[in-house]
Order: sequence, then C-alpha cells, then structure tokens
Amino acid sequence: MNDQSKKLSQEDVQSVDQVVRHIALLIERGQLRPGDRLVPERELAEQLGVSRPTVRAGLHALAAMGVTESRQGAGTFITAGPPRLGAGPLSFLAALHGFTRDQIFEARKVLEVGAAGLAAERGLADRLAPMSEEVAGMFATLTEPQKFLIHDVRFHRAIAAAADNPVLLALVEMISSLVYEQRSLTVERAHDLKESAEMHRRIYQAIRDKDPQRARQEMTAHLDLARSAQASEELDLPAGVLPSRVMGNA
Amino acid sequence: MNDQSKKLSQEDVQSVDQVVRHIALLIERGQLRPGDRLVPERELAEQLGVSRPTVRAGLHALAAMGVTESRQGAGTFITAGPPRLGAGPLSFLAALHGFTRDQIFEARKVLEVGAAGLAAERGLADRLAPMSEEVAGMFATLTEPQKFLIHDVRFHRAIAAAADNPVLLALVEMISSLVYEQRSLTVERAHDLKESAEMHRRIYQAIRDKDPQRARQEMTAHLDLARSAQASEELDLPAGVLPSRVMGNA
DNA sequence: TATCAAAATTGGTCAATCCAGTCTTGACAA
DNA sequence: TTGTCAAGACTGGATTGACCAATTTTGATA
Repeated sequence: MNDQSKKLSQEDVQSVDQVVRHIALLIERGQLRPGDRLVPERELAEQLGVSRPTVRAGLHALAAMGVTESRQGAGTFITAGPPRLGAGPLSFLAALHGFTRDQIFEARKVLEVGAAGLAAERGLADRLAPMSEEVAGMFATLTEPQKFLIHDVRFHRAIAAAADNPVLLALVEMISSLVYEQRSLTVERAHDLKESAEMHRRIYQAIRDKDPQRARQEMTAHLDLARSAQASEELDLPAGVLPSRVMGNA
Repeated sequence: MNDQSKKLSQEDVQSVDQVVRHIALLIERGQLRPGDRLVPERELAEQLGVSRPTVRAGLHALAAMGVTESRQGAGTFITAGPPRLGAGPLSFLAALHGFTRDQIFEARKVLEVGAAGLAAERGLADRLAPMSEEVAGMFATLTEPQKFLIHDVRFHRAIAAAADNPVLLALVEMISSLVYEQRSLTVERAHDLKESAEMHRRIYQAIRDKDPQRARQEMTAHLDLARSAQASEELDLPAGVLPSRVMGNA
C-alpha cells in the first residue's frame, strides 16, 4: 500500500460520520460536557471543511442518540440532566420485530427485580420520598387510569434511581417508556387499580425496610400480576389498535 | 381553537421529524419490514413536500437509531438481521457521565445473571452449541488476549440468545459492546485467562444441566472476579488512556 | 447466449440563499 | 442613574439546484 492509496483510504470517511466523530472526540476529551453549547453550525462546517447540510445531518444523528439538543436561534447543546437513553431505538426495534407483551415483561422482571433488590440493599434515605410520593399519587388517582399510569411508571423509575446505578436507571427508563406507550392504550380498561397500588406500596415498604429478598419477591409478584392484568385489558380491543403504537421521542 | 389555528399547529411539525415519523408510520403499519428498501430520497422528498437535505437528515437520524442503512448507489434499507440496539447511545452516555467500571459490572450482573437463569430454565438444545464453541475458542486463545476477549464477549451474548428473549438480548448486546470497548484497552495485561475460561465453562455446564440456580451463582461469581481482574489490569496504565475510549458504531 | 461497457439510478455532498426564533445591544424615557 | 424595549446580530431550520460516486440495469456486441 503506497502513500497515495493510504491517503485516499483515510479521506474515505463519510463526511457525516466525520461530524459525529468530531463531537464524540470532544466529549471524550472532556472539552464538551453536559449542558455545553456547541460551536454554531456554520463555524463547525468551516472547521471540518464540510457543508452545512452535512453538519446538520450529523447533528440530527447525534440528537437521535440523545446526545445533543438544538434550539432554533439559541444553539445546539449537549444534553443535560440525568443520564438517559431515549425510547426511540427500542420502540423501533419493538415495531420491527414484534416484541410480545410477555417478552417485555420478562425483560422487565430481570431489570426491575434486580433494581429493587439493589435499592433495598443500598437503603439510601433520600431516595425513599420520591418512591413514596408516587405510591401516594397512585392511591389518589384510582379513578383516573391515565394519571395512575404516570405515577406507576414514575414509581418504577424511582426504584431504579434508588438502586443508585445510572446504567441500570437508563435501561429501566428506556424499557419503561416502551411499557408506557403500550399500556396507555389499554389502561382505560383496567380494573383493580387499588390492588395494583397496594402491591406497589408493599414493594416500597420492603425497600424502606432494607429487605432485599422481600423487595425482589414483591416486585416479581407485582410484575407477574401486571402482566396478566394487561393481557386481560387487551382482550376485547378494537382490532388494529394494538399492533405496536410505536414512537416515543424519535 | 378554530380550523385555521388547528391547521397551523399541525403544520408546525419540524420537517426532519416529519420524515422520521413517516418512516415510523410505515413500519407500524407493516408496510416496511426488515430488509425492505425505502423509496429513493428524491421521491421521498417529493412525497413529503420537503427538500432532499431534510430527508437525508431524517434518514441519518434513523440510521443513528439503527433503523435504516444506506448504501450508495443501491438505496436505503430497513436494517435486517436480529434485533439489535447499537452501542452508540450507551457509549455517549458513558463518556458524558463518566460511568465507572463498577457501575457497568453491577448492571451486567443484573442483566446477565438473569439471562443465565432464564437460559438454564429454557434449556433450549439448539442454543448449547454456540455457547460451547465460544468456550472452546477461549481455551484455544489463552495466549492471545484480544482474540480471547472476542470469544468472551460472544459467549455472554450467546447466553442472552439462549435466554430466548430478544429484548434481553438487545440490552445485553448493547452493554457488552461497551464492555468490549473498555476491556480491549487493558486485556493485554490480563493474566489468569485460563481461570476465566474455566469459569465460563462452569456457567455453560450449569445451563446445559438446566440448573438455573447454579447458572446464576456461577455467573455472579464470574462477574465479580472479572470485575476485580479488570481493576487490576487498569492499575499501572499510562495516564490518559482510560478515560472512556468511546464510540462503538456511531 | 454470454460478456461487458454505456446509461440510468441512487446515495453523498456542496454552494448560496432565505426564513424564523433567540439573544444582545443601545437609545430613550422615567 | 436606571429600567424598558425595539432594532439588529446571531443561530438553527429549510430550500433549490447542481455535481460527484457507487451500484444497478440495460443493451449492444462478440
């Protein structure tokens, strides 16, 4: 391989990838941190020697991965806030490959039973209130399924937060978004929301009591019951409604 | 809200989002399945009434989420093959928020101990060979750390595949990509690869024997040991090498 | 009928231009 | 001196039209 062909192969990188890699490099070096503003698109285009539409395509790719956010007139920023994986990729995957309700619940059991156990082991005092508040919210919205569901999902995320592991939290949030999308279509048909709220309360109490084994048991029982409950909600549903209402934040 | 303002608010969707939503809709309806070819960019632009650069930005966003793949001259296709979440989003998250090795291993324990347990419960005969072959590959490459690592990662993915849950598999693949990126930087310093291979073999045997409890125990023990092993590999490392070598398939 | 080169197709990129929000600046009034 | 707000600069959002490069298709030729 002579110098010329080597040079060519190096220049062979696609321009859009070059934009993504450039931002990735700045992040790796710590020169770009959450909340930071990127240089303007026009400037970035000049720096990298590519056109603005190319830069924009790259920024859209980064935005799709949840790395950046753009505000017209203000600029493009590295996503701030807690570590978060968007629901988009998993939603598309679910729509494309037809994930079943049972498969999703099985994955939830692995993730959330583990998270509940860790949360109980940790026993971080300042993580209790957020969980308890969502339980209270559930009891307060027993007659409003949609609002109940929101508290339900937030309770599960609060548990993952109490597990104090950002990786686990990101995974739980991703899958809980998927659950929310599915469930919000059928939750109106739910009954026994009171029983559901009480199960959540028992999970909370186990975590509060720092009893990992009980926390895992209660979470397992809850998810098993929730699975069959959702199954019954889906029974008499107008055809064509269910087949994966997708798209979270894509 | 009158008709006019309603109309305006509907047209207010950003053009790029419109492209993504359009493809998402086609996927939801089943009109676009894995492996299918999309209509050409020019045609898509005309159909949606947007410009081609806008279409391209949308397609890049979809590609970043692993939904589509474009081949110059051939067309743009819905990603085929097994359900897969790219490593990109998690890698960026890790780089931005500085996930620690221990946090990643803890998340792995939740996911992979669960997967190993499920794999043992299922006991699918046709999933045994792929696992066993990777174990053999490890024993065959005890003196070649980089090759050993590849078999290592593939073994863990094979377990997730044996759990027969595509959601779990996608999550395990995503995090194992992250592990691979990190580990490949330090694996040259590894010793006791033989002990590692033997632990993997014991995990395999437990799954083969359909003993979920033992499978979970062995996986837990393996990950705990692997964590401390990797920690020691990172001890005397040239400064600046570690701080998150990111980027998987972004 | 088989081969292969030309043409059509399709993704990859650039250039220049305009629109639409946001932020900054400075003049004016209280 | 200080507060207010309008004009202008800045920045992302999008379009048009053009050209390049890789692939696929087509059709003429052997």
